[in-house]
Amino acid sequence: MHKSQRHHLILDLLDERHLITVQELTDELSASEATIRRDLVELAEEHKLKKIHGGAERLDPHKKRKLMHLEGSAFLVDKERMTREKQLIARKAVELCEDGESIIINGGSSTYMMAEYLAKRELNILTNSFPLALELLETSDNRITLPGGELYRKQKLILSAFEHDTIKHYHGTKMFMGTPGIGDYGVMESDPLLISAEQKLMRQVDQLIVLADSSKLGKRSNFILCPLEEVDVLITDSGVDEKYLRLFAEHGVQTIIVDANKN
Amino acid sequence: MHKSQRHHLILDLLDERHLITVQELTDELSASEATIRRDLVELAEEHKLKKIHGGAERLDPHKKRKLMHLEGSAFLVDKERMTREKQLIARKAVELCEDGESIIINGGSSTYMMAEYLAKRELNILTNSFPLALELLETSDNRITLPGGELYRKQKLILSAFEHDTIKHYHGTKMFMGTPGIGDYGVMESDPLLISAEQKLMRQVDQLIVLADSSKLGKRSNFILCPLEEVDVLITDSGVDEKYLRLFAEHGVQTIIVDANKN
DNA sequence: CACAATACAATCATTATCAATCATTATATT
DNA sequence: AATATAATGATTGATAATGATTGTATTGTG
Repeated sequence: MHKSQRHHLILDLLDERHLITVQELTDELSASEATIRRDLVELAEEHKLKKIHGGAERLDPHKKRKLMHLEGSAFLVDKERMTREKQLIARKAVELCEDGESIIINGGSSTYMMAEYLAKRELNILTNSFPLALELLETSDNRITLPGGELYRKQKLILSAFEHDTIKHYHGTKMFMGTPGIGDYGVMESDPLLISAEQKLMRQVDQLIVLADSSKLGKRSNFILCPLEEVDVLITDSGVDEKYLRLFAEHGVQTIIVDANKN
Repeated sequence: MHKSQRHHLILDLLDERHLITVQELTDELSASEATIRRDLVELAEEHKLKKIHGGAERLDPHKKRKLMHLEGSAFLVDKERMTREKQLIARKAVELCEDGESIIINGGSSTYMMAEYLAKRELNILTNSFPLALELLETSDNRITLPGGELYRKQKLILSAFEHDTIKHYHGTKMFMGTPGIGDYGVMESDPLLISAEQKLMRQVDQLIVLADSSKLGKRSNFILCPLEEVDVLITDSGVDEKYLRLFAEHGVQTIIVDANKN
């Protein structure tokens, strides 16, 4: 059996049991302890699992109490928009982060889904999304920072015309952003209120990472947030069209594709 | 059984029973007392439960009830502290406000109870209390402003060393504040972290209104927040002692007394 | 208050697991 | 085929987890 096969199998097994011992894995994969341990170290480095004494456990929360503030509450994040693709994209986004890193996450359904995978992580997170902050406060140990400003009911975002202090003192390595559409015209935004807020945040990070499932590619919305050149990384799913891959490459955007079939 | 499994199981059991003995746990998990105790110590250090003599209890004990629809969320407010007096005081505080007015409300159980009476009002409210903001967001149409800063898990407050922008641009007619104690020494505060935050907020309003049920009068805590002279209005209940009425009058504090019988 | 019962923290011996090393085998490159 | 590179498995000393023991607190009861 090959390394990548083992890795996939380990993750598959973990998907069911949320905890697995080295013993079980040596039996299941008929590999030596040493090999299993090496596998676990590698997978942990990729943030695919958490290594614990005796084995490994999943990163997402033990209770499958999926994102409490989605359903029932006033925090209507449209459940239909919570597709499998978005989930994989969100997971990949979180996997890009190292513990201890400082990141910025802006509002939106794509980025909200990152919460689940941030549960057992330890990052410094600045977000203007009230629901995300709430979720992270309750399910994780991440350090959470909020910008100052007014709380907008519709988008459940904290926005401000003059707020700078908290943001200006914040420096992040990565900013994660969802978008209603992305194409040769750049990254779109539906609400003009958000544009200056997002631009303010973008200035505080080294890397801009956009989360956009393939249905967003080529889609237009009302306003242009920024040109493609400002995007460093785009995470999308395997439904992406060749022509967009070329487009992104031409504009210096690194594209990461998640595939529902592969892990 | 492995450590992390035990930990999860202990927490799960606690979720149901809100109290569990070491004995029960040794049976349930078939581990030695020593191991169970070590587990409890670790979980207590992670603030996942409270260690008590003989076992452990939940951090958010059952005696705490939800306000509004926050079932299951961590934002449970101790029911014992929700006395009838506090409720009347909170109601009176809200009655002092005119629609359209801008006010500041700081964190604490007294001020949190104002939410109920703010539901049908239309005010501009700045608060550093995350639970209050959540409550108001979901139940009212008030305009809510948050200061920027870090979200502290313990107090569920937004605090910041350097944040000024949002606060400096805010002007309120009234600030409502709870306190652990008030007397001739002034207004007390239990946590030094809160002092500079509260002082920053106090500078932005015309009137400082303190909510303190009669049990708080003469009570001391760890730190002095400000002298009595800075308080404009004090709302308390009919249990107040004559001597405090004189004291407050001498220091220019207008005292409002709510009476459980007369309402 | 004293007493017994229970729970406790501290210590130690035992066992399980780990990281590091090295020798061996498989795979890739020339 | 020869060589380099990567992956694997076995070994070992170090580290972590566990259970038993002991003397000390804490609690409840007469």
